[in-house]
Amino acid sequence: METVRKTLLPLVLGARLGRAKVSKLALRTKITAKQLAFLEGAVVDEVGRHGKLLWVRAGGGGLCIRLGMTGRVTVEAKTTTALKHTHVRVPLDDGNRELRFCDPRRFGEVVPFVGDELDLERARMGPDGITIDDDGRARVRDAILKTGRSIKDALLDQRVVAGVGNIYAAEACWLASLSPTRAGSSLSASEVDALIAGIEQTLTDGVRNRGTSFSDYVDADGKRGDNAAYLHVFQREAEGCRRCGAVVERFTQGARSTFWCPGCQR
DNA sequence: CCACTCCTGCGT
DNA sequence: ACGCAGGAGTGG
Repeated sequence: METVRKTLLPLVLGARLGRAKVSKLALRTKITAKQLAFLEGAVVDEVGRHGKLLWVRAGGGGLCIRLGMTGRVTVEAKTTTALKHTHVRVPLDDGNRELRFCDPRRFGEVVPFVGDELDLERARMGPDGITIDDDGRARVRDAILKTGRSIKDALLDQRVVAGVGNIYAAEACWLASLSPTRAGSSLSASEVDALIAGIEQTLTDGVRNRGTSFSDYVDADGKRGDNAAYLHVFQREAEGCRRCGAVVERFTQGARSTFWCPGCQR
């Protein structure tokens, strides 16, 4: 999402928004074009992100965007054919370009916000994993140490730390040499510090490689990320661990796939 | 903690 | 035909 934010920023900052069009098919949160009418004529003054939440601010409010599993936010010439499943389109400037939100599975959302609604949304999330500071690290450390849940489940909880999904949760555990099934409360001080360092490392690596594309993910220019090639365990079942050579395994945890190396993750 | 929901698409 | 998919929530 940070790569989407970075690429979207120069494309929309200072642009004047037009009248949005919204498809009839409901996204995670149902919206209408009427609810986006207040954006018409407003100029974009911020493109921000906290965890996996992206926002485009304009006219004293803006749009909150979540990609879900298959969402993509792009800026394209209005003359180019929109992909199937493009659910929201917002004209930019004189209407030659538009901001598009495409999402086949519709687990993502585009939601308008006004006033302090964005702040309330952000307050429900833990510290952002990339921009985290010492205070944030202390909060994440406390949250992990006091939970009986597995560390993988804790990392997926956006109230603990914002921005870690299924890929980066597995990667953070690997970087910390910790089994994803370990209870948060079982970690030593040095282990929890290693886990937090792992979170920061894996997210930073992901941004450096412009995101992890398996199928749908692209940035605002429509370009795929290169990070999939640099992952240590995710989607590497039956392959050799890049650290110890043992065979990477996959199992189901909290209804989702977890990849890990039983050779070096304890 | 688990099962299951919302959806479409792709690979086997 | 079936299993699985980068998210997030609900209800038990």
